[in-house]
Amino acid sequence: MNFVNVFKTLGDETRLRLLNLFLQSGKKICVCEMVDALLLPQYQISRHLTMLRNLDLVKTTREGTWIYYEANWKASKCVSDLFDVIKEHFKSKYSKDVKKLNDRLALREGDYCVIGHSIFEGKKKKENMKKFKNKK
Amino acid sequence: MNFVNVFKTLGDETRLRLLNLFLQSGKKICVCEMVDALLLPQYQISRHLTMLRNLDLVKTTREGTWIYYEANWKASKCVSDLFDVIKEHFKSKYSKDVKKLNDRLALREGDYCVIGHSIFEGKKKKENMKKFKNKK
DNA sequence: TGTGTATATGTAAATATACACATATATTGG
DNA sequence: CCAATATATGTGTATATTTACATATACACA
Repeated sequence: MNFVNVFKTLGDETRLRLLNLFLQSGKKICVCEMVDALLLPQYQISRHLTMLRNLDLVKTTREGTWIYYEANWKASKCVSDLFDVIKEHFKSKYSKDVKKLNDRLALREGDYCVIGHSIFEGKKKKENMKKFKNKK
Repeated sequence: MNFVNVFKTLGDETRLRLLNLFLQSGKKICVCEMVDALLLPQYQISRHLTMLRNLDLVKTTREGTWIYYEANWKASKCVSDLFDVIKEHFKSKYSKDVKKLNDRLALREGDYCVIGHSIFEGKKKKENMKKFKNKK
């Protein structure tokens, strides 16, 4: 495992914000939930997640069409040490992201995501997105 | 202090090797000594050091013409936590650099550097450089 | 099998970063 | 002030990274 690449990969605000979501929430989060938490386009979130996954910093679980990401604490000793530092230091820094994530997670059913991201308009999604947007 | 920039700056092998010299040796090291430890051109070492200093990751002391660099452990809590992780993880990784540094530090007089880097040829330097190169 | 939708990716343009060369700045000693 | 030399920097070029748009892929469900 190449530490230089780990730093290079973490040297980007979007990727740090994503990682921070995983570290602060401790949960598995799907892509559409990240889109609404960070307010960035889906393809951007997806690209940055791919980079994090290529370095084994995050791992994924598929549930139907949804893919859940989470921090990979077992990657290695030094990575988990790094995670500790980042988690501690960003406790307050990106709190808005975490707040938006929590609003979004509140729309889950049985701890699973049931709506997509904001660029599509479905049936059940429509009303759920309305609830979400009211929370600003 | 911007953590993103810290990671971005550490995401470069030369800068990590430089920082590693400071962390492993715990000493103040001057530019010409780093040139001979990493075997990189002086202008490159200097540029990378400037970046580290701009982020307050290292601090300097001038002694005549020589400028000594060292890790700035007091920059902030999270930076020193980071330093701990890096120091631990690189204990063996860049050991050749540290070995070359130690060979070079052995040429000091009274714990001060007395010769420059390899691209100049001075008086006392000439014989010292010969000793150094014999150690390969 | 076809439609809807969550996620991923090819690619070109925009932007940032690293390198090499030359040269500048700063300090010491004569 | 001048010469020597340790360190820093201006600048053009090469290289890598990020972004945006469009489109592809994968899965669910009818």
